[in-house]
Amino acid sequence: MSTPAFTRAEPDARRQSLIEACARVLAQVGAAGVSVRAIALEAGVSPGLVNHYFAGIDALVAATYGHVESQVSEAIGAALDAAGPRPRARLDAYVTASFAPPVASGELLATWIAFWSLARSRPEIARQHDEQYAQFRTALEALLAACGLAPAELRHAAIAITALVDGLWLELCLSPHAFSAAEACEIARAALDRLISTSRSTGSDSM
Amino acid sequence: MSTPAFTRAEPDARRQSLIEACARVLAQVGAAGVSVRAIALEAGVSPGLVNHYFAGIDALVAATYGHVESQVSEAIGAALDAAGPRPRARLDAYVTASFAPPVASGELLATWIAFWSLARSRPEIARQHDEQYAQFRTALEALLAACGLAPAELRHAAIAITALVDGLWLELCLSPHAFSAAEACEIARAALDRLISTSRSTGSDSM
DNA sequence: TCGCTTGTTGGACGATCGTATAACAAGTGT
DNA sequence: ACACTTGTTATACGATCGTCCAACAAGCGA
Repeated sequence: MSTPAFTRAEPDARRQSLIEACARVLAQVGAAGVSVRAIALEAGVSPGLVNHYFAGIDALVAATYGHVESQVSEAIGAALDAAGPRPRARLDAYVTASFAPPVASGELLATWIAFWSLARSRPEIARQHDEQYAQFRTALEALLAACGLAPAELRHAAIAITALVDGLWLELCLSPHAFSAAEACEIARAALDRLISTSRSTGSDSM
Repeated sequence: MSTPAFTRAEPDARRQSLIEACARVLAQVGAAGVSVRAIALEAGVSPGLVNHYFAGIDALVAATYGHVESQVSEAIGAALDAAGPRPRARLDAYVTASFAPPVASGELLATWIAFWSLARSRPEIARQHDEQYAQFRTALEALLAACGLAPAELRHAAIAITALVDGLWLELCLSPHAFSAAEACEIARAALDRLISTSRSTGSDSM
């Protein structure tokens, strides 16, 4: 009886470990294979503990999405900070970070897909997606404004760039053989050059 | 005993009806709620019949994806034909058709998400996705070549435009409140204008 | 040192899953 | 009119699901 049968953890730490275990399970077996027992096994705890911390499996997946999304935001934010103050350099950093680990990875895509699955049938989760997406787009609009875009063009440009990067990210994670991360970077950068240039074809603003 | 207990169907017709029932179930309950029994109930047949025509639920979902994908190709192909011979008009038709029913719809997204879920864990299904995607991109490259793009730029331009349209399509289906289909059209058209213009800023090649 | 709180365990429960299979009947050729 | 083929049904089976709950023990205050 020298080794304890289990160890008590801080509620927040335990929640966090369950969330991370859920992310690992999602990455390994996908959205279809995720279950309370698999998550508990991955976290090294009893199955009953999952229901003690989360109302249900859906709530845990939603919390996992929130955690993964904040991880992505953090990684991109760090890349932006490392890029310095120049707006165009920060925009490039956003693109580069989007196509490199940990943002671009099949494991992350699994979590995203599972969340999209839930969002289609659960209005509350759909709202969580909408809010996080709108928040990210607002930040991108601020960055584009710093790049010199006209206020009237900000909204559409942010939507277009978000869609482009997300589309490249999705396909890159889903089938890595179609094109490489370096190619995705190059494609996105070239497209950005054309998308954020002012309508009057002056091409001497950023470099 | 005047009404028959069941009616015998042509094997191909029965397969087709099961595929369509699977698509409806996917649209209604999502990837998580799809099951042999739900599909059989939707198709009005016995549960055992599903396994009589398909090796398993995964095979049926894969077949459903193939069917839905061909429906999308057909819808876009029809839009291209209706647009006439001018390459730029055909490109615009591709964009317009991508953001209108039946291509842009939450039900279709449900099928896509279910298929992505499977593709992450089943290599054979991942290969099916790769092939269909590569095929579509090749067709787009041909259209871009007709628009006057240099051969060296075709590959990257096709990847960029596919990613842009897919990203807009995904977000439009996932959260219709963020922006409208008309806005998606406008954004994609404006981006296309900038993406397919030749590097030397001559704007008089196609119109 | 002892008792209390509560995080944690581990199994029970009913529901539902995918699959397999025997019985049935519809349609066809003879 | 009859037998045969086979599409179709209905059910049974084992596995696994999410949920629940009573018992246990780890850590803390008295």
